[in-house]
Amino acid sequence: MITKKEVVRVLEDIGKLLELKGETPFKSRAYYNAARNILSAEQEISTLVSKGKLSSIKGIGDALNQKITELVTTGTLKYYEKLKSSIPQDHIEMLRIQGLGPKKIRILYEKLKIETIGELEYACAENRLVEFKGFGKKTQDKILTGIERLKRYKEKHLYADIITEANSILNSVQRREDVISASLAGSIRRCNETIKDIDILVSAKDRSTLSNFFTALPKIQDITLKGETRVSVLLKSGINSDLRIVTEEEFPYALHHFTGSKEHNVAMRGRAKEMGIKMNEYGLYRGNSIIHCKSEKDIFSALGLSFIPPELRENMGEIEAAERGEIPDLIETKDIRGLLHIHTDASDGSDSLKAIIEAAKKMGMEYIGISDHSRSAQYAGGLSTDEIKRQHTIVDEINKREDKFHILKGIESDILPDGSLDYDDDILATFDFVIAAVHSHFGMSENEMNSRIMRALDNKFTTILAHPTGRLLLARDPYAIDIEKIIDFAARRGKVIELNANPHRLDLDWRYCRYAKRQGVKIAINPDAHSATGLYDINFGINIARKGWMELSDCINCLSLEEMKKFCNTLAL
DNA sequence: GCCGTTTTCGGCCCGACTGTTTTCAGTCG
Repeated sequence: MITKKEVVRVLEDIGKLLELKGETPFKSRAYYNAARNILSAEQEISTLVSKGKLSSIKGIGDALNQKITELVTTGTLKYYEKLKSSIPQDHIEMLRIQGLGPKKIRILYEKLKIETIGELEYACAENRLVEFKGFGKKTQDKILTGIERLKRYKEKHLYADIITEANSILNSVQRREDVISASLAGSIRRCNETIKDIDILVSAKDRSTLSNFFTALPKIQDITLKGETRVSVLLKSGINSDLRIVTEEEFPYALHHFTGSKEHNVAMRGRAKEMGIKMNEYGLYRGNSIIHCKSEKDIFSALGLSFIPPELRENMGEIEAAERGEIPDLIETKDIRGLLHIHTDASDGSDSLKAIIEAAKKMGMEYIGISDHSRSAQYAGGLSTDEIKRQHTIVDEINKREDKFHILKGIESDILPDGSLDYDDDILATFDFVIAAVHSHFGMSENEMNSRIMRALDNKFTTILAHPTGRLLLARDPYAIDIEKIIDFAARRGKVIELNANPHRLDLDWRYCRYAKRQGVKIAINPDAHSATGLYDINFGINIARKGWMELSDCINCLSLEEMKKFCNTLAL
């Protein structure tokens, strides 16, 4: 059966193909909109089709209804196949070259029959592009640079890999006397898991001095673009960074605008327009008069909305929620009372239990749950049953001594290929909690993987399902799995799903957190720490949980020690 | 291709920057 995700991918592909074909941009946008709305829809796509409810989703009219129905019922879409065969495969990839868009790609195809990026690179080297209208030497050079860059920096960057550099640039800008306000903007302010570039917004008395200062920063390798209000650079670390300079009066409007997302902005503008208000990065206007706003809060308020935290600005229902005054009270660092999923040097962690305890206390935690690897994970020094017993003796001794701090006994147990856990019941029964995790045999079919994981969730000793899709951001795709089915099953068994806070994982994906919430599944934001400093990864997890609309009551880490003990006990009965 | 208490046709967010032009198209965010 075709999944929601596959439908979304086909619609997005069609959007791109239509741009390349030279269709009106509004048509491709219709496909993109439909794709996004389907992604955030509550119901499964096949249900919508079978019940004839597709058109109840915003942005799906007659034509899309018909196409999606064909795709879901037959597994293919003739229109899509025909469209694909009429355009060279590589053209979609070519859209990712900076400075090259659908129009130019099309001209190059018509004039030079350029189908692949390789051919494009060759044609540039042969100086073949300069002769066409709208092209010139600089365009050709820019495309060549763009190809180079695509090869080198094809990937996005992990949030964790660039947040430090972003803050350091922000700080150096903020330290200047002529700077009034400054903030990160864009996807980094929205706390996305991967980031393309660092957006910084500044209000300053003198624009040109500031842009000169920015382009002279030692971190900078190339200046891509330099104008009155915008400077774009390539940092030595390979990351692009954009600086926008506005006046102090414009700052709140610009902050909202450049924080995005683009989809959120489009929807906000549409809303403003309906209210007879024009909205751009410089202000809100009714006729010729500006509506004065001192903060983003004022802007939302002027449009009849409560404040929407940046993390939620993805046009996935936040505007409607703000209109109803139903923006959730998002989880914060201070709500976290304990950390689970921690490795010590008993398996593959680098720090001792003692060091972990000290670090956790410093963070103000009431308890931790240690969970070293289980015996099948030999590469990670998985614990034998004897080693488990020894660890438990040590933990008991520490717990006896500790007054205001407690260690829960846990294990990260491998889920074996047949779905069983890694120890016999008599051993499993000695833990306070069990985190079940897939670490091998990733290549199973979706059905096999679903059954394997469901069987693990069916085990009465399982408390939490670890990193449910197994993805490594920018490195490894998720294994084949129907995550909604797994969430449904976890809901029936009362099991917890992990939001692994390691910046390479951030799995459960925030896009599914709300689905889990709707089904009543609790989330554990787990650092999956392999060292004392790794405990701080919890903050990346909190960002993502906020992006997933999670509140204090949705996360078991917000339970007090007594509540947590009770929770674990009830679950294992 | 979607949408509609001013609309079933004519809108669809809007502006900066660049490189190519000599008033503008393409790209980007």
